[in-house]
Amino acid sequence: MSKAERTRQFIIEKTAPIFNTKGYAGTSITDITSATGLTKGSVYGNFANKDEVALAVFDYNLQKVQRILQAELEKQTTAREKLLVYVRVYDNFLQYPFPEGGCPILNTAIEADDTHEALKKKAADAIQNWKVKIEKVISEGIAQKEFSPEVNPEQIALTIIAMIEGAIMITKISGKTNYRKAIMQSVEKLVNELA
Amino acid sequence: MSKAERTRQFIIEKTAPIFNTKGYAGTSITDITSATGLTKGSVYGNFANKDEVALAVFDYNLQKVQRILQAELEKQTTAREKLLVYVRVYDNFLQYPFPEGGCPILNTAIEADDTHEALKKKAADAIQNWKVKIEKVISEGIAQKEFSPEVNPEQIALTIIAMIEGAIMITKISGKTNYRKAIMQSVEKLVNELA
DNA sequence: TTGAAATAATACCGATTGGTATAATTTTGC
DNA sequence: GCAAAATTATACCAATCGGTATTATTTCAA
Repeated sequence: MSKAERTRQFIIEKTAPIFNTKGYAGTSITDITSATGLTKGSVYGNFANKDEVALAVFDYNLQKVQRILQAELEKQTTAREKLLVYVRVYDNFLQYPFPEGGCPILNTAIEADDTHEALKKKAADAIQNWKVKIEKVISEGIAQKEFSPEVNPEQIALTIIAMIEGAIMITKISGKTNYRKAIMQSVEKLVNELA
Repeated sequence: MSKAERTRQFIIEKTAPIFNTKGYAGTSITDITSATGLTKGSVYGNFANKDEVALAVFDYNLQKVQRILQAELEKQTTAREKLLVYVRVYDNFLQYPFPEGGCPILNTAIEADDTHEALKKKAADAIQNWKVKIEKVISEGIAQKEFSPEVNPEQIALTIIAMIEGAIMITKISGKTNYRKAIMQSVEKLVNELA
């Protein structure tokens, strides 16, 4: 790994929490130089512009989330257990190294939706990929006769994502973790009713 | 209503969609002057600073949402019908004059959470008030024996809000209205299972 | 109609913004 | 160890930022 590659990754990791907390518009190049100790020349030597930093940071934050979920999903065999991973992981949100600043998909989707086409597309792709992943689990559950054939995989996948993202927002803005717990119990009940 | 009051309201109404679309950090005083045709002297003559405009605009956007929901809620008598108002209104989202830019509570909660204490508090209060409102409907439903006494009003209220806000986010970022329809069907099912 | 008060426009401010050209320093490969 | 290449630091840029002081215009009340 060249010096430039090491520096680029260093910049990404140091600014990931800042972009996820302050948003794209709220994060300046000065924030980046402050967080890294580098100068603008170094930042622009490794990235074409601020946009490129932001896009790389989104990917980094997203992969962080996906790694946490994947690590837990791999430990389960049945479709039901896999879906309950989401309940358990988000129920015990603080016990996992989730990116500081909340869910990067949610944050980026809200901010970028009307203002930043490239970030919007990344967030949209992330939601789509997540939906497809959960759909696949549900379809396997139906095939294995764990779930009723009347279950609509797309509807359930979207509903689970909506509840999780809604729970993250509600808990973060209110500061009440029992709110997330209450909503994750509803997700659990939804999953258990798929049989 | 004095000239100043008329101008203040004019500024609020003209900038409400901009703040709700671009966010606080992404909206500049120049955006405000462009949208209104007024100059900074006029803006600062009617508001102490940008913050004050943003707070007034949040209130305006929130009231707009609340007016839509209240108008529909008033037409219903049973608790179940009231809860289904949320399903119907958000299912037919585009048929109501919701603020441009999406849900102001969701947008503000995500942006302001780590960066703007006053806006965060307004969003938190809005979520809390919404939760209490739905809880009250559910409690009345239990009292009238429409709903099972085993129903937990707080949990259901939070779940409905999470699903609605999640549906708004998912639909807006993906551009697929059938996603919102699918999630609203899940909300409907949840409400129907309270009996 | 007029003058005072209210309101808006103009000109300006210091600070910060995203970014670049050039110089200085560090890294790399032989 | 050295020179070239790579990388970072420095100095600087125009534009925009949020905001203010002063002037000009409009509104209002007598």
